[in-house]
Amino acid sequence: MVDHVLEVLKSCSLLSGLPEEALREVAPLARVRPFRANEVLYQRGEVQSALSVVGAGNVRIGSTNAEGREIMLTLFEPGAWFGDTVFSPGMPRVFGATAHTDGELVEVPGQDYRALLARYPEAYPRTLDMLSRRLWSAISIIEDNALRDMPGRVGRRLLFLAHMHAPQRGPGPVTFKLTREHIANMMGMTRQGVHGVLKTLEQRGLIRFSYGRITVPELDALKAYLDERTG
Amino acid sequence: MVDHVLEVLKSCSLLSGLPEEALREVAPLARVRPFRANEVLYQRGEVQSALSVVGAGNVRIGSTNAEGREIMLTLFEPGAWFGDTVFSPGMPRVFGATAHTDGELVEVPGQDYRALLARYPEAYPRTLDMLSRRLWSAISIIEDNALRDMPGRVGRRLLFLAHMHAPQRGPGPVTFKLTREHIANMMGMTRQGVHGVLKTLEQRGLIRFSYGRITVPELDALKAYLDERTG
DNA sequence: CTGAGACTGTCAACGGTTTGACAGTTGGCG
DNA sequence: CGCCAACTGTCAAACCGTTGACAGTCTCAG
Repeated sequence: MVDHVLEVLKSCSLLSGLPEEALREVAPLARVRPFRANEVLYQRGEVQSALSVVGAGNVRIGSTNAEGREIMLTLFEPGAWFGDTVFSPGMPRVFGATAHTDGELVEVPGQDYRALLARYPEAYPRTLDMLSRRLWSAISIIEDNALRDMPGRVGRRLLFLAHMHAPQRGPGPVTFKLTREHIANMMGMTRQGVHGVLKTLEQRGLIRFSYGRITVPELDALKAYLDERTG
Repeated sequence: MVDHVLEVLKSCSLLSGLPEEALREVAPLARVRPFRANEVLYQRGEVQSALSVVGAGNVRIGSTNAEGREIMLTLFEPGAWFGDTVFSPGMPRVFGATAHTDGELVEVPGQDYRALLARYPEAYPRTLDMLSRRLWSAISIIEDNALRDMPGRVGRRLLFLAHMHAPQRGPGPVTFKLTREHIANMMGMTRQGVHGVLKTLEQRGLIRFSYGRITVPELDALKAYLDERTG
């Protein structure tokens, strides 16, 4: 069991600055939490602080407003980490997490993780780097929203997701599970609007899609198209 | 001179986790850089890594796409820090910085700052907290863009700016310099669109505006209005 | 293998924003 | 004190995405 936890922790880029012995120290403190598709994992506003690492399956990060309209920020793959309150203990969660497929989460209590970092300060630079890059991703999304039209925005987001899902660097098609409605929620558009955009992208051979699935046949082709329209 | 630099560094929330002796160590390594309104401070793509602290005046953070359309992310006040590459050395700058008014910048070379942190590891948690909060701000903007309509978005951003400019906690009007066009660039809208939104907000007494200036008479009133329309 | 639920394609009407254009206003600089 | 450049107010037309509605398709659990 602890071995399994250790494997998951090792796969997480946030923790890769820590030596293996350090991970062995926290592994026993972590909790494994299996989940089923569409199960609510965390709700916005909760105050407990924990570092969550996706061990298997996909997790949607997002929130819902009072009118029931939902926004999805991103979709996490195994190895991804989240928990916006790990570094700011005491703050309520800004976003909720929902299971997108069946899978499992490994949770390290926030204070244990912070204590571990304090014991292995050489891991801090890597941690700052990871956080900084995540900030950069968020800002890129803001930029896209302001500068690009809808096909551009949708294309960029699909490219981003495809990169995450790509098993390896290198060419070849990438497929992932995502409904039109989820894409719409991710972009702040409607299902119908998304449909139109996907249709044009498909006509150019940049993507293919079927029931609940999207395929990007060639990441570079999509990237080239996006770079071309708006330098 | 060094004393002046020290004062600026002390005013920066990112550095407040460091003891004063630490700041005294870096102060001599920092560079003071005065600037005039609309001067370009950094361009997107530059690779040098530095931590910049605003010593006086305002700085616009943003970028421009090939078509010349600009996006402004935020406006920084004295005491604010930026430099997206400090924590990820070697990465090119994702955003440019432009002087919004006359003022001055204090620049600490990235490697000196990182070396300092390594010497005072007790400052790391605070640093992570600051970065984490900035990530949270960015994500809030993404959320607003997806969930709120245009008056909601503009209102939220004005509220955010007003908070930054507010001299103290507590009531009272807050005024800051910002043209319709800058707001438009910040929201990805047009000057004309912004105009309409501001007019409605003004009719409700939530803001006042004149040539190149916006005033929020009462932050709480604006906040209440925004909370009411979309929980 | 079959039925129910989830997902999808499509359409017309509607509405809000942008586009483009122009005149009016303000503030700073010489 | 007066001019110029920057900023602003406003309008109509065009455009694009949403709204709302409904029938068709797919998938998976039983």
